[in-house]
Amino acid sequence: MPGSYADKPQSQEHSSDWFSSDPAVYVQALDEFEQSLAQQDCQQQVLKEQEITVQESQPPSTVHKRPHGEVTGEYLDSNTYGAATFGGFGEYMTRKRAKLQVQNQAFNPESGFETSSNIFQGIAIYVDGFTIPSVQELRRMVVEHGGDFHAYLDRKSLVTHIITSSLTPAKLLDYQRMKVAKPDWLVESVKAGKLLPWQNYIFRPENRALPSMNKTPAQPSLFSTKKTATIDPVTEGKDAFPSYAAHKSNLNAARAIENPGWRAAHTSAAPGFIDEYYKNSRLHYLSMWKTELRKLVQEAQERAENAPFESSPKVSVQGLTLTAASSRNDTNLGGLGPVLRSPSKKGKEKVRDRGCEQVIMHCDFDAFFVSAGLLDHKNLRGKPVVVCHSQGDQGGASSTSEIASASYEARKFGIKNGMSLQQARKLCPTIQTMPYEFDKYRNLSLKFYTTLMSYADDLEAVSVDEALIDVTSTFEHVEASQRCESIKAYAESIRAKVREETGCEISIGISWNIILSRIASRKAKPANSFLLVPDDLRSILDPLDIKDLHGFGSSTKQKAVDKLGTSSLGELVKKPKGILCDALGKGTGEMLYNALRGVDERRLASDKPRKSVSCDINYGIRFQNDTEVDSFMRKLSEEVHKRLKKEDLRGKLITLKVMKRDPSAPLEAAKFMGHGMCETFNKQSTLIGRDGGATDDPQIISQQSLRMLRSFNFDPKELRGIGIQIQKLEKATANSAAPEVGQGLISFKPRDKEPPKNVSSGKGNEKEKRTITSWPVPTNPSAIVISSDDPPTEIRLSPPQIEVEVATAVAKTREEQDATTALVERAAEPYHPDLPSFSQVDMSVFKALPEDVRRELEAEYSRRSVPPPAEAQEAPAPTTVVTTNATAGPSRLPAPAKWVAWGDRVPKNSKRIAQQLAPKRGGAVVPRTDQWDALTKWLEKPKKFKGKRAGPSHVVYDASPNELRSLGIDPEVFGLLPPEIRREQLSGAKIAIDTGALPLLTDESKLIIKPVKTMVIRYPRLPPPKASYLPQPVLKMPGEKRGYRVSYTEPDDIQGLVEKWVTGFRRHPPNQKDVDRFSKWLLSCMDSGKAGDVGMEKAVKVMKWWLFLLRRNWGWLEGIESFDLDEDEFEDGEKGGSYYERREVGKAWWMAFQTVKNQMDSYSRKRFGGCISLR
DNA sequence: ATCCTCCCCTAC
DNA sequence: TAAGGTAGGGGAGGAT
Ligand SMILES: Nc1ccn([C@H]2C[C@H](O)[C@@H](COP(=O)(O)OP(=O)(O)OP(=O)(O)O)O2)c(=O)n1
Ligand SMILES: [Mg+2]
Repeated sequence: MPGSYADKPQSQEHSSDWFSSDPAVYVQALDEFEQSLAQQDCQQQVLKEQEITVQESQPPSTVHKRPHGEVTGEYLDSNTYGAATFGGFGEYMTRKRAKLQVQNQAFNPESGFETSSNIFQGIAIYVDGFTIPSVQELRRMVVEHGGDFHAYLDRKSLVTHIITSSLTPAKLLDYQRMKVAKPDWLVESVKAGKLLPWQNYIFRPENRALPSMNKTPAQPSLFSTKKTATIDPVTEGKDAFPSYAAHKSNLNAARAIENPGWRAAHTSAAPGFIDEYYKNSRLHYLSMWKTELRKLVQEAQERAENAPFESSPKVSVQGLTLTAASSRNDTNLGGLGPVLRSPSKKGKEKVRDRGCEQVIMHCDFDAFFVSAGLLDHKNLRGKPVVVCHSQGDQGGASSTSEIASASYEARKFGIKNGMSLQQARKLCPTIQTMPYEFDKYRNLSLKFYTTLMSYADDLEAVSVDEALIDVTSTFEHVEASQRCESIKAYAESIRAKVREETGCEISIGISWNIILSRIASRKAKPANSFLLVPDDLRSILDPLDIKDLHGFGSSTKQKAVDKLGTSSLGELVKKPKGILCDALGKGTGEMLYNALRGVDERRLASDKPRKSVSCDINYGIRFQNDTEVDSFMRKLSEEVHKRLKKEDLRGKLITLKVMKRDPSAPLEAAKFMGHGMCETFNKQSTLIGRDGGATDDPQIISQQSLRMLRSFNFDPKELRGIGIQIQKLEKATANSAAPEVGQGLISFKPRDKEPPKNVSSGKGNEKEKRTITSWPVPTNPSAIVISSDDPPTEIRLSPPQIEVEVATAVAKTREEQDATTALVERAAEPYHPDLPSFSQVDMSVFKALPEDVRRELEAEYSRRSVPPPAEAQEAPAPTTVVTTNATAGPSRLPAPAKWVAWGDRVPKNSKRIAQQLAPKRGGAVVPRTDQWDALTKWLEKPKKFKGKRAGPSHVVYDASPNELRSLGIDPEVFGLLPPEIRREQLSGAKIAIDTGALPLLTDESKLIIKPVKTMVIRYPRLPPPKASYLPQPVLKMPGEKRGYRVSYTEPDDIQGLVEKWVTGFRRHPPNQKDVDRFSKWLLSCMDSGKAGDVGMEKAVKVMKWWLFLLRRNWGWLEGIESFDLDEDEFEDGEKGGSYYERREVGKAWWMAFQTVKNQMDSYSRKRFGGCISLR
C-alpha cells in the first residue's frame, strides 16, 4: 500500500537556485531523507492504521458543527480523549520532544513568554472552574514550559489534561474518562524542573472512581450511539459537554426571550432584524469585503492587461480616489496605482535566470481591527485591548460577546481572536475593549490593496486585511547572491509604504510558494517581515503542527492524530504519501505531503468567478409561529435577490439550510442568542425563472425556500438558523431569452468605455509607440481575432506554419485548412479611434454585409486613405469571427436598440458597423460563466426554438437585442448580416466566449463535438464548471509593435501557436510573461478533468511539439547546462552577434522549456505520481 | 471511470 | 445584549 503512493524522490521543486541555496545538495538530502523514512516507517504505519480503523457511524441527519469549535459526538466517539491521545501520545511526545525542543517557542508568538523549559511539551491543558493558582497563572506556567493552554474543551483543542480544583457532579461524569489533575501537578512539576507523573495529582473528589485511563477511547456516555451534537465553547467549561450543556440555558437569554416585547424587538421576529443584524455582523462584513476586493483586483488586472503601458490612470474605487497612494510613490518601486503593476520588461532580456521560482509574499495587518481602532484611541496603545461589541463594563464578567481582534498585548494573556469576552476577562481582568469601526476597516483596506497593487505582478485577495502577492518578476534579474537582501528590502519598503498610507503595521511573510509564505508571515508577526529560504525549510516546518498549515484545521488535525498517531509536521514528513492520502483523502493527503516538502504548486487565484450567492443568519433566530417564519423568509429572500441583482446574476439552483436546536441542547444556547448545538438540514431544488431559465426573482426564491422549509415540518420555535444559497449562476443580462438555440453570442463588448488610447499619438513613451505591422493571419478551423488595441508589445498568436513575415502564407493556409477568416494587416496604418483599421476587419464578414453598407464603409476607409484589403475581392465563402472595437461607449447601444433582421434597413452608421467588425480589446473578451453555460447547454442539447423573441421569427439564428448587446454585439449590425453568417458568428462567438477566444468554425459539427470533447482545458481566468476551453495565450513579439490576438480551439491551433511563438522569437529569447502564460495554460490543461484525461494528453502533446520545435532550431544546444560561458569563446562578435546571440537565444529557449517541464513534472507528480514523458 | 449531489471543512 | 457570514475546496457515495 505504501508502495502505491510511494513516490519517486522529488527533485525539481527545489532544483532551481532559489535564494542561492544549493539545489543539488538540498535535493539529494531530501531524497535520502525521504527514502530512508519511507522504508523505516512503512510497516509501522500500516499497523497503526489497522489498530485505529474504527469507523464512526454517521447519524441519520447531519449535525451542524460550529466553525468555532464545538465538539461533536462523532469526535468524542472516536479517539479524542482515547488511546491516541492518552496512550500513544506520551511515546510520540517523547520522540518529538527530543527532536523539536528548540523551536517551539519560536512559533508561539501568542505566548509572549520566554520558554524556559520544555517539561510540558506535548501537554495541553484546559482549566476548569476556579483554581489556585489562577487560570492566568496556570496558563503562564504551562506555556512558559512548553505546553499548550486551551480556553475551550472543544475539538480544536485536543486537550490532554484537565486541571481543576473542584467539579460539579455533572462534569465529574463528563470527565470520567479523562485525565483530570489538580493544579499542583503543574506547580510541582515546574518546581521540580521536570514533568511529574500526573497520576500522583489526580483530581479526586469524594468518591470519584479512579479513571481507567489510556485504555480504551473515552466515550462520554451521552453520545453512545445517538446523533452527534455540537458544543458551545462560549461559556468556559460550563457547558463544555453536552450532558452538561443539555440542561443549562443561558439565563440572561432565557430571561430576555421570555419577554415578548423584547423578543419582538430584538430577534428574528423583529421587522428590521436582518438589516440590523447585517449592519453589525463582523463576519458578514468580512465576507462582503472579500467579495468586493476580489472584484476590485480582477478589474485592476484587466486594466493592467489592457493598458500596461499607459501611465497610471486615476481610478476611483468605490468612490474613493486611490491615486493618492500611488501617484506620489516615492519608493520608486512600482507606482501604477490601482492598475496592477505589470512587469514590463524593457529591452530584450538576456538569458533568464533559470528556474523561475516564484517569490510570494503574504501581507497581513497585525491585529487589524485593533490597529485600526488604535489610530483614534491612542491612549490604549500598548495595552491589552480587544475589539468587540460589548463595551466597557457591559455584560460584566459574563459577556458572550465575541472578540474580533485582540492586540498583541492581549494575546500575551492567551486571548485570541474569536474568543468570548468573558473568557478573555478571565485571562486578563483588565482587558480593554474598543468598538467596531467597519467603515474605517474598509477604507484602510482599500489603501492597503492599492499600495500592494503597485508592487505586485499578481495579487490574490484573501481578506480585508490580508493579501498574497506575486513579486517574482521583481527579482528575476537580481544576482542570486543578493536576492535575499533585495527581497527583504522590497518587503520592508512595502511595509513602510503601507504604514505611511494607513498608519498601521503589516507583516510580510515571504517564500517561494503560497503555503510557505503564510508560514513565514506567522514568523514575521508582529510588525516585521520574514523570508523563508529552502535551507531553513526543515528547521522551520518540523516543529510545527499540522494546524499551522493554512487549510488544515482542527478536524484534519484530529484525523491525523487518530489515524496517523501524530499531528506534528516533523513526524508527518516521515510518512509515505500513501499513508497520508489514506488518512486524509487523496487531495488533502497530497497537499500535505507536498507542503511538508516545501512544495505548493498552486498559483495565486486572482480571477476566479463567483459560483454562489448566499445569505445565512444563524444568530438571533427565535420564532414563535409560522407567520414570523414566513415573513422572515421573505425578507431573507429579498436580501438574496438584492445580492444577485447587485452582481447582475441569476441562478438555477437553490439550497436551503436549516439549523434546528439539537434535542439535547438547552433552549437557550450558551452564547447569547446564539444557535447553540444544532442539527442542520439542507434541501436543494432547481430554481426556475418565469422564462424557464435562471432567475433572481425574490418571489420565486422565497416561495421555494418556504416550500422546502415547510417540508421539514419543524417547530418554528426550534429553528436556530436559516440560509439560502443560489448556485448555477448566470449573468442576468445574457439570460433574457430562452438560452436555447440560436441565442448566440457574436462578439464581445469591450469592457472599457473609453476609446482605446493610442500611443502613437506621439505623446506616449517612444519605445512604446505602436506601429501596425503587417501580419498575415491565416486561419484554420479555429479562429483568429486581432485585437486593435492590445498592449503594444503583445502579440496574440497565430496558427501554425505562418511566418510572421510571409503574407502569402495566408491564402495557402486558408486553402489548406478550409479556413474561414483572415484578417490582414498592413503596416503602419494610421490609427482611428472610431474605426478599426481596415486590416482588422474580417473580410468575410465585411463581404457579407449588404452591398450598400459595404460601400459606405469602403468609402469611409478610402477617405482615410486606407487601401481596402487585397482579399476583399475574392474572399472565399466566409465563416467568421467578429469582434468589436473597444470604442464602444455606453452610448453605443442605446438601451432599447432594435432588433433588425436581415433585409431591414436601418439607419446606417458606418463607424459603428466597422467597430463591430473590429476586434475587441485584449482583456475585454473575458468568457463568462453564464455564457459558458449557455453554450454548454446549446452544444449538448439539440437546438430547438423557444421563448419569446424580439425579432422576426423567421430568422433562424437569432438572439435578442439584449443578448447581443450584453455580449457587445451591435444588434443592428447583426441584423444586417445574412442568416448563415449570423449563424456562423453565433457559433464562433459561443466558442470564442468560452474559450476566451474568438474561434472561427466552418463546420458546425466540429464546433459541437470537437472543441468540447477533445480539449477539456480549463481557462484559468474564468473557469466555468466543467468547462472545456482554452485560455488565450498572449505572446510577446520582439520587434513587433503591434498586438494581435489569435485564438484557437483545436489542438493543431495550439501547436501552430507554439510554432508561431518559437518562430517569431527565433532571434529573441522568449518573454518571461509568455512562458508563464504558456506554463499556466499547460498546467490548467493538466488540471482539467478529474483524472489523467484529455487535458493531460493535450498538454503533453503540446510539450512534445514545443520540444520538437526547439530541437529543430537549437537542437545543438539541448542539454547544455552552463550558461556562463565566456563571450570570448566566440571571436565573431560582429555579424549581428550571430553565433553568440543565437546561442544565447537558444539557451534561453531551452531554459524556458526546462522550467515549464519542471513545473509540469512537479504538478504531475503531485497529481499522478510520476513525471511526464515526452518520448 | 466519471459526474453529480450532499454534505463537511476552512478561513477571515 | 449581541449581532456565530459566507465562498470555495474537497470527500463520500450514489447515479450514469
Ligand atoms: N475569528 C475572527 C478572526 C478575525 N476577525 C477579523 C478581525 C481581525 O482583525 C481581522 C483579521 O484577522 P486576522 O486573522 O488577520 O487577525 P488579526 O489581523 O486581528 O491579527 P494578526 O493578523 O496579527 O494575527 O478579521 C474576526 O472578526 N473574527
Ligand atoms: Mg491580520
